[in-house]
Amino acid sequence: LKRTRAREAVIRLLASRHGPFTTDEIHRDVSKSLEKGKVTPSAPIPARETCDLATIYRILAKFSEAGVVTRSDFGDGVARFELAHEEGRHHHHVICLVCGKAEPIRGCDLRLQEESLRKLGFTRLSHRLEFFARCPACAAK
Amino acid sequence: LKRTRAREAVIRLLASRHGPFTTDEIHRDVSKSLEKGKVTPSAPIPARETCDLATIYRILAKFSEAGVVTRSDFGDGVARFELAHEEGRHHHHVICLVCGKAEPIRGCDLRLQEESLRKLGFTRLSHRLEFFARCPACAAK
DNA sequence: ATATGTGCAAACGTTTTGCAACTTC
DNA sequence: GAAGTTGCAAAACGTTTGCACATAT
Repeated sequence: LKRTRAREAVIRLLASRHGPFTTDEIHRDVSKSLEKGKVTPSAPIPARETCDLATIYRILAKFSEAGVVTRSDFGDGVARFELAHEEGRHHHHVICLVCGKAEPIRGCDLRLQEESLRKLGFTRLSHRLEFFARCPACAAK
Repeated sequence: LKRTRAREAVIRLLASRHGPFTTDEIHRDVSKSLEKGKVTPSAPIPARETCDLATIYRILAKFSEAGVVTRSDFGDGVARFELAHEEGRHHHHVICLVCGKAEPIRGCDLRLQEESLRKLGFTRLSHRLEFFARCPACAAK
C-alpha cells in the first residue's frame, strides 16, 4: 500500500466527518482538496489538479479489502464507504427517507433501537435486516 | 391495474415458488411460460411468444408501488422481488455466501435468529441492518 | 529498478425511458 | 374510444477494466 496524495485525501475526508459517503461524494471532495493544493503544503501548485473517479473506486476497493474502510449498501444502487470503526465497533445506520442523511447507530437490539429512535423524533420507522452465512448444504460440499 | 398475460405469468411464478427472484429470473421464467402458451389455454398459439425485459421492470415497479410485491436488496447490485406476504407478515432472509440462495426468516429477534441459524448448520454468520425513517430535522420542516 | 498507482477512454450490467403499436376495459 | 400496457431501441446510471504513463519505495 503506497502513500499517495489521492489516498491521503480519501482518508482525510473519511476521518474528518462521519456518516458513510458515496463514491461520487468522495470523488468531488478529494478533487476539491487536491485542487487547493492542500495535500502537500511543500508543493504549492500540484502537478495534477484533480483525481479520476476510477482511481477513487480503486482506492476504495483496496482500502475495503485491507479492512481500512467498510462498505454499506442502503438499497439505492449506490455504494457507500466509511472508515472502519477504530474500535472495530460493529454498527448500523438510520437513513432519512426525506433527506437521505445516514447516521450511525451502535448495537443490534432492534426493538430497543426503534424505541429510542422514536423518542428522538424519528417517524415512519422501518428496517431492513439480512443475514449472510454459509448454508448447511454448501458447508457439506 | 389491467389484467394482462405477462402480469398473470409474473404473479403465477411468484405465487408458485418462494424466495425472492431477480428481474432476470422472472423474465426468463415468464418468457418460457408464455412460449408454452400456458397463459390462455383457449388460445393455443399466443400471438407474442415472449416478454420484454423492460416490461418485467415496469410490471414489478407497478406491483411494488401497489404493494403486491416487495423488493429486497442483498447488496449485489441486483433487485429481487417476492410476493408481499399474504398475511402481511414481515420477514427477512439468510443469504448463502457460497451459492447465493436466499431463504425467508420470520421475526426480527437478531440474537435468537442467529442462534437458531447456527443450530441449523449455518456458519460464518453476519448481518446487515438498516433503519429507515423520517429524521427529526425533516419532520420539523 | 521494480512494483504499484494513476488517467483516460471504452466497456460492462442493470435499470430506465421515448415512442409507436397494441391490448384491456 | 380512452386509458393503460407493451415491444423495441436507445440511453442512463454506477461501476469495472485495459493500457500506457507516472509515481513511490
